[in-house]
Amino acid sequence: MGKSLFWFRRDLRLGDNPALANAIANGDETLVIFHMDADIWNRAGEYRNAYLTQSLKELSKSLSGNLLIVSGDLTKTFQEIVKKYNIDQIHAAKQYAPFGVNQEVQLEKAGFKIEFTGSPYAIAPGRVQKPDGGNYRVYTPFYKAWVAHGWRKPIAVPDKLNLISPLKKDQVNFFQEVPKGVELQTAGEAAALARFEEFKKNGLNQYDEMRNYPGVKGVSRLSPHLRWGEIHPRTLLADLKNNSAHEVFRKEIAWREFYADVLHHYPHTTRDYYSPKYAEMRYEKPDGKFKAWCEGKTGFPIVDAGMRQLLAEGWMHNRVRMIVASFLVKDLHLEWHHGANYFMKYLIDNDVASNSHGWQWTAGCGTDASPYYRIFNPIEQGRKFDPEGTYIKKYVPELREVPVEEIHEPHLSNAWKKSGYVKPIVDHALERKESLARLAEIKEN
DNA sequence: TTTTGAGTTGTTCGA
DNA sequence: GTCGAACAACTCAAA
Repeated sequence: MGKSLFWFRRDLRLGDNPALANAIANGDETLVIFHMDADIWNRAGEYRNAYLTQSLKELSKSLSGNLLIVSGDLTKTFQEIVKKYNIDQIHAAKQYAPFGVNQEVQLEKAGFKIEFTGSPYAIAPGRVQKPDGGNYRVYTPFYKAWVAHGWRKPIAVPDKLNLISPLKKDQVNFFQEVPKGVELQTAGEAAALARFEEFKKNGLNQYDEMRNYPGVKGVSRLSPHLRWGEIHPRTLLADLKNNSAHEVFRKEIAWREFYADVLHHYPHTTRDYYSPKYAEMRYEKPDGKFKAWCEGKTGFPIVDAGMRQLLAEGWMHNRVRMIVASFLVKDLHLEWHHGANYFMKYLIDNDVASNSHGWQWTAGCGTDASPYYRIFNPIEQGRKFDPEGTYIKKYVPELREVPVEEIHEPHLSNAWKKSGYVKPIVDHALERKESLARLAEIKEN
């Protein structure tokens, strides 16, 4: 047996963690580590780092303080740790986004034999295949094949951990305080499980209807927990039934898996256009309007509410993500990656596969290319999905005195002047036509 | 190999 | 106010 090392990556939990269970079962004692990539830490936003700080703190607590956080060159660090603690075997879960894959390649090149078990997905990317062995590029057939493939049941937390207590002097401390005025949701496995319980009681059964209304508690908000692996999608799937509300939630989980699968097959699409011809389109350069978008000062209430929610919480409701993304690409004519980068900086659920491909979908250059005419009207979307203006008023306080009937077009309201709210920075009807015209240009080729 | 049907989330216009 | 049709052409999956 000997001593095992468990490498925590995007699986910051003890429950339903087969790789951890293997490490524990196959070692007399186990050293548990997390490797912090200093480059990423320095590049990443404060929101994300603050969330990760708390998640690691929670994880360490559940490991009785025995989590060893290391940093520095990955292979060198592994070499030192293995030698110092007399490690006989290394266990971890696989990753599939480019960064994680690269880590695995690096360690393999350096001669490490790592026992990989599982992944952050119910079904590992690459496993769901067409009958001819190819990969799916359309969601619905992927979903059917994904369901047909099936996944295993969750497993329990190991009984006895038998952890090695790391030396204090080996610990590297990374700490990021939550930025002032920002309220992040609670990180950690316990919070994830509690949130899922709450969602099952209050939300899941109405998910198909309510998930579109950002002003009500209609969604699970599990995305940050999934992103860091504080809960595994299998744990969620195991509790879903076969009714339409649960089915819609299952489909959302499948979207996460679909995009991971697509990125696995086309790793360059983290930054590059999935449909290359869209790179040829005429775009604007980020300017004052981009800044207004970032700050939530576009004069379109639902857009501004969304962007301000992002700044206030490091999270944005999915319906609103689509609206603000459509606005950036179709109304401001900016390339999708400007928005995607900004999202990555502020979102605590900043998953590269879901983010890049979510943006590409909105921009029309992604998988399942949206019809060219699908351009969100930010005013109509507001009316439809925030009819009472609840969401808008929460994040755009200037508009709290504006009557509901006028809140989606406040510049037409008598209450507008007093409100101090900005005028729309563009004319949506015009920009819609402009967007269609630019699209027509690349069609001609 | 060829053919056929379908493709997350929308908007506008005119009856 | 409500409703259905039109809005392109193309790519993908599967028969």
